[in-house]
Amino acid sequence: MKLGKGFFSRNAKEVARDLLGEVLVRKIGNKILRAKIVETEAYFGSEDPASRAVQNGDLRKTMLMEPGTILVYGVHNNWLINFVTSNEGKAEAVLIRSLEPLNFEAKTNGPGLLTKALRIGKDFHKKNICETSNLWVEENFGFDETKKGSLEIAEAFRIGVKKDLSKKLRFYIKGNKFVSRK
DNA sequence: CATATGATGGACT
DNA sequence: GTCCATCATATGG
Repeated sequence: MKLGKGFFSRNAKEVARDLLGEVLVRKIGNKILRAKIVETEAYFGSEDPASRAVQNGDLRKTMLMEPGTILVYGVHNNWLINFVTSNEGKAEAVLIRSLEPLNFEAKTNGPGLLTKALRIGKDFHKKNICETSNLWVEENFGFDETKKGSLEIAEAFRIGVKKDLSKKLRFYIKGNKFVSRK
């Protein structure tokens, strides 16, 4: 079962944490690639100096769109995939940083690597994860806090950002070997 | 059009 | 840990 918009229409920090353990599914032709989300980061709007929503471009506009909107943005020759969260009009998003491949082999332990492995590019930009037929998040834990409790989740400061907030906005599954670490 | 910047990755010490 | 290739994006002229 796919995760719906209700899942994404919450605070980015909550969504980032709850996305851990869920399964990202990518359909390419007749192949289905499934990968577990093991590392995420939350980004906010004007109050977040690391977020690109502090600038007044297309990225900010996209972050203001409805929950579940896919935001693909390029940096240093890589595509990074985000899901817009919270309600329409509030600039929040969750960056997918790392995946654990479940039925295929590929390097997915980094935000730029996983988009290459899943062949995610700008063509997904501004589409909605709840409505696309070749990319979605499969419910594994969903809103079930009890099941979610079986996961060991670690919090940390975000990676690679120039000016981070003094909050821990990076979440990953403790001990998972596919987590990118530096 | 010109230029600055960076939410990276890989090679190397 | 350091260095750097490389390009999407924002902004200024």
